[in-house]
Parts: sequence; structure tokens; C-alpha cells
Amino acid sequence: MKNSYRSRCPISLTLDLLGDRWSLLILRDMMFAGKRHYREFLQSDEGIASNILAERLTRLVDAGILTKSEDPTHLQKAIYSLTPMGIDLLPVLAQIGIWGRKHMPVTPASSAVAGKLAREGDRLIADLTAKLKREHLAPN
Amino acid sequence: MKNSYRSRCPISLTLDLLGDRWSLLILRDMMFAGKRHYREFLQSDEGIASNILAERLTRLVDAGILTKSEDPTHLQKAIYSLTPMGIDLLPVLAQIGIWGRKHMPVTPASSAVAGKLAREGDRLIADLTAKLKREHLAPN
DNA sequence: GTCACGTGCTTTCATAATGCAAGCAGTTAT
DNA sequence: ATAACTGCTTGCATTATGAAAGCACGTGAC
Repeated sequence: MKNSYRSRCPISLTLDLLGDRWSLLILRDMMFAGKRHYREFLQSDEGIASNILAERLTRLVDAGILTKSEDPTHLQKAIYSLTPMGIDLLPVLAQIGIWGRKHMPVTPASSAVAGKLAREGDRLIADLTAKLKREHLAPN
Repeated sequence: MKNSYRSRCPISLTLDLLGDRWSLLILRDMMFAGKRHYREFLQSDEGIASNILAERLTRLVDAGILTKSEDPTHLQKAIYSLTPMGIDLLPVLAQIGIWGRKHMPVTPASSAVAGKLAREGDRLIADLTAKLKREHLAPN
């Protein structure tokens, strides 16, 4: 089952992996809300179903966008972290947020981050990237 | 059917509209390959089904991302054009392309545009935006 | 120890989205 | 006159998604 790609176009390949209504929301919750645990993702406003969440998380781990590790404080708790590949998705999320804020019926509260991104642009993205690297990438 | 939004978050709202495996590919074909006709979209490498394509096009028109007009040269031919809202999606497509080129198994040929975007950045996006405005927005 | 609660899921079944192949009512070029 | 082209529809099989419940544990309070 090697050549199961629709095409080799970078956009097409990315959409094969992330082109659905949930994957990027999970990453949004990690990047902008600091969520790391299964139950936290389950409690997002959009209400993802638990089976879908489980499937997406393993998908993202398999793809190399997230890693899954044990929580020292609780044997049953898993910590999901972004990889560098995952952190690289921040500009994508930022652009989507900026577009949505401009063209969709958002509320001021829910689009605060997008507004800041639109105003402060690359600078804020750089700061956020640095912060995510600190929090998600193992110290070396 | 007013509050059928999952949430008012700009990312969530955008994904409700564009978070599938085809919508952004149609826009890619318009922006980077200059496609404007139904049959042209049908012939993309990824092979979209005709019913799906029809549904997506009306969806994008309804959302205000595209407009549909008659082709003067052929009574049955329709021309699809980007609106300003559609053209604003170029930075989103660009970031997706840049990410895909960096992290997915693309071929050099299919990622040429993404490579240029990664190298020349905002400048090229500005140029492309200007070009799309010329070609898609009615002269005024 | 035990009992309520938190943990990341899985299972089941209904419903919705997608994909495939064929067809259709025109229009146009030869 | 005919063949090819136009933007779609239609019918049906397959796949993805969604909602609700449950499960096998681990943990903390009493």
C-alpha cells in the first residue's frame, strides 16, 4: 500500500493528513490553550466525540506531529506534545485564524488571539513558536 | 437554523467551511493553475468525483468565496472566479504548501510553487494576490 | 479496605459524507 | 448529421462520523 497518495502536491498531501474538521482543532487547543491531555481535548467547545478524538490522536502521533508520553504524576495519564513538525503548523493555524476572523461570524472573545496575530504578525508567531518549543520539546 | 455553529472560534468556523479534502484543492487549482471551468477541475491529478465537485462549487459560491458567471464563448460554459474573500485565502494555501513541502513526501516537480513561496515569502504572495485580483475581480 | 471519581480509551449502532459509474439535456465544431 | 463537449444528476455501494454507553484500570479521601 505504498502509493496511496492522491498526488505528490504538498497541499494535497497535507490535506490528506489534516484536511478534516477536527485535526487542526486539536492542534489549536494545544498551541493556544495549552491542552495536553485527552480529557482536556474532549472538553473543547466544539464537542469532539471520544472515538474520533482517539483516532485523530493516534493519527497525529503516527504522522510525527505529536508524541505521546507518560505523565509522572498519574500512571494512566498521557501527555501529548508537539514535535517540531507540529510546531511548524503554527503559521498555518495563524493564517486560518486571521482569515476566519476577517470573513466569518466570529465573536470578539473567541477571536482575540486571531486579532493579535493579525496585528502583530510574524513577531507574535515567532514568540509563540519559541514558547511552544520550550514547553513541548524535551530539554537537551 | 441559526446557531448551527460548533463554536464562534475563527479556526473552527473556517474548518466548518473549508475543512475537507477537496475545497482547498479547488482553490489551489484556481490560484496556482489558473483553472476556471468545471471540466478543468475534474481533470486534476487527485480525481475529484463530479458530484462532489458540483456540491463544493455551489458551497463555495454560497459562502462568498467564488462567483459563477457565463462564458461569452459558450452558452453552457460557466466561469468560476475568486472573490476578494477567496483571494484572501492565498496566504493560507501558501502556508499549507510550505509546510507540506517541508514535511511531506513531495516530488520536486509538484512542489515547485511551494518552494518559491518558501523562498520569496510575502513578496511573492503580494505579487500573486495582485495578479489574482486582476484576473478574477471585475474591472471597475 | 472501599468507594467515588478520574484516566484514556473501546464498542455498538445509526446517520451522514464520499466515491464510482453511468446518464442527461443541451451546445458546438466538423 | 453526427460526434464531441458542456456542466452537471442520479443511483447505489462504501466509508467516515457522531452519540451514548461502557470498560479496565489508577488515585485519593475516609
